[in-house]
Amino acid sequence: MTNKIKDVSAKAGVSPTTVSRVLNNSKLVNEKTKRKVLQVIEEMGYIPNASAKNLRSKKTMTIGVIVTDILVSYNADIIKGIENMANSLNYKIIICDAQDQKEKEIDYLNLLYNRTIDGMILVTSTLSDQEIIKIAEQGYNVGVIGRNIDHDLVSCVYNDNGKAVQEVIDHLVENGHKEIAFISGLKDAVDSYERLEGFIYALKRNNISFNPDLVDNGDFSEYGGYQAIKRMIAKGQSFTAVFAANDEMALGVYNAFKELDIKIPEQVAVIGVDNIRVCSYVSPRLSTVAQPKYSMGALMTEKLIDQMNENKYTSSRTFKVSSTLLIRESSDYKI
Amino acid sequence: MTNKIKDVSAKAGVSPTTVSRVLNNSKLVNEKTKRKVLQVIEEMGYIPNASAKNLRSKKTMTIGVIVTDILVSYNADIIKGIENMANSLNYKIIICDAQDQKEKEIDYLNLLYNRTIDGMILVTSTLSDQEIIKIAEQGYNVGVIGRNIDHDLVSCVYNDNGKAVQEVIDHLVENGHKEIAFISGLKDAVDSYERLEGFIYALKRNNISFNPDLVDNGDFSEYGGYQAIKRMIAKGQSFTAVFAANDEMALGVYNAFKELDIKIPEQVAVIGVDNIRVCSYVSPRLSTVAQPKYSMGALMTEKLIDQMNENKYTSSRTFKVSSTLLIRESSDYKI
DNA sequence: ATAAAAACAGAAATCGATATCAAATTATAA
DNA sequence: TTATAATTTGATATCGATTTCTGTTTTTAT
Repeated sequence: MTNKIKDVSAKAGVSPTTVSRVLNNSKLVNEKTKRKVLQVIEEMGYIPNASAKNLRSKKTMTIGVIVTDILVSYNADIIKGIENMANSLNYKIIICDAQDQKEKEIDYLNLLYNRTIDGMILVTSTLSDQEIIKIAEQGYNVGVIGRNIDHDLVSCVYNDNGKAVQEVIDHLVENGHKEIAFISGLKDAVDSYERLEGFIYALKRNNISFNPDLVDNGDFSEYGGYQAIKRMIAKGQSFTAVFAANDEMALGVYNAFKELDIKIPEQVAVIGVDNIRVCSYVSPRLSTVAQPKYSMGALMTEKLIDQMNENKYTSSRTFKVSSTLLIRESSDYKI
Repeated sequence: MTNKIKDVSAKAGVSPTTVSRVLNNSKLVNEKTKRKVLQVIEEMGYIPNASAKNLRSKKTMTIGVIVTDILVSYNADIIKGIENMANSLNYKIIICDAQDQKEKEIDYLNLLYNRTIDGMILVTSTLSDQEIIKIAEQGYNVGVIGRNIDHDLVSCVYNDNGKAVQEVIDHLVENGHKEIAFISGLKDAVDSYERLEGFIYALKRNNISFNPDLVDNGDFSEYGGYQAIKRMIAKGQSFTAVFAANDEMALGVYNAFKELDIKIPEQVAVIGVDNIRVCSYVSPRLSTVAQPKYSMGALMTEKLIDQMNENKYTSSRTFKVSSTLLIRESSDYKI
């Protein structure tokens, strides 16, 4: 039988209340009493039961994190940032791998409703803005990474996609490219849309007219990127650079060009987004847009916990972080 | 104010006990009553409070997972296996990133002691066998992945390192290699030791005498592997194949050879362990030993949960899984 | 028709902590 | 030396479910 607070209080000759106070660093207890109690706690090896504490205090010091897939390196980096920040603030995290199923994602939200967790972080969620807002409006603490939802109750940490795309296009144009293909991700992903918009805008800024035939969809997968290139070539489109909305697709692009015996970067430049590990190991090394994933996770966590504890007054709950263009061999060539 | 079980029972005209029975699928409730209660629950959108349930039932349906580093792909794969299996058995997982600090690892064990979790899975833990056994003997449920601890109370899922190493050496010998260098991981890691032992044994089986100068330590990191090769070459050792105890070090080996302008696999064969993603993207593609990481995580989880619920009688609690040698370009060459 | 067994339902205790409120003690001020 | 304030302590209610134990009703067997 493990010790309970009563056992401690009995042995220390004080009330459970006092023991509780000592445990929680209340200043409403005399220094001498405190020492005595601490000594007894030490002696008995007493450890307070978390469930009892959670029930009474209506907090679990736990936050949930829903990701589409733990293995996607973008998610893993973010999770690491979340975990480390949470840990440093004495929080724990429950990981929910939605396995790309919206249904599972919705299932996991139950952790919020049944008070297993104090708040939930959604990483590139498949839920709609409206769905997320509804959760927040019911009084639950939600944060979203990778998207900007315009609502007072939803904390967001997202990327300045526009600026990143701008940089990419400027860089390509600077290297002499005028026909730039764009491989977007899933049609309905917010990121895809934003990047496409940014793409069009960036072209305009460089006085290049937008050609819709140079845009295709690669659903964020390696094979999807491969297929997209194949389709464009089949349609007879010509281009000297490819900007893929993520690195996975860019790798698929590599495969396609290898098959077609088209040289990167001499004949075509390729740039991806995410800076996954493989980028630096493929040949030629892949230029990419790096997002501060770890920091995004950490920042989101910090802000969400602030929000949960209403610690600080924050006028805004959305935070835009910026990306960095990493120019590597795959695009570092003037045509 | 959210609804409590009392609210439901009042509205349904039954006792809280009955509602609880319905919630927990007890057969001690009449079909008609059950339907009525379910309807009220539905109407009120009642969701039982997890903390209360945990406290009373002395279970949290949560297991903890301590890893040295979430980002290491070996760990990430295992975590995915754990999460998915846990989820399918209605368990949740709390992820603990020990950031390679033993101190943190010990800290996280508190989740076990304060009953935040029902069991803990240690992935390549830095704790000693004795330390782990002690935890188990105190009545806590612990499982270990990547190591075999000989104790009734500790569940283990580990790799048949000996067999894997054997296969690697056989493969190399078959390709004409006689001077094989071995780069081990951290000196005190169990895996390293086992692999080294297996290495020596495998050489003997192939009638090759063991040369201690062809063994060096690379501490599992890319740069460590690089340094190890540099040291061997500096010492004037000659060899035609390198077996690194993990892929990271093998990548370092690649760097060293590139620098020295030594061709893989023509002049030297290289084989790693882990099958990280990069293996298939480097040039030449890296041969490696693949462990069924996802399955190991899933298996461990299944067994640990069995153990926690004393569901099944299991004569043994240790499970040895076997690896597969993936022969790729880096070693697929007869000298 | 009656005894025994099975099925169903609820009252009250309980899990183990914290919160609330009231009281006792000590310190300070007038 | 009181009156008052500040400090310290504890009794008790409470968080919200499940468990235990008891009682009632229904079914089955004889």
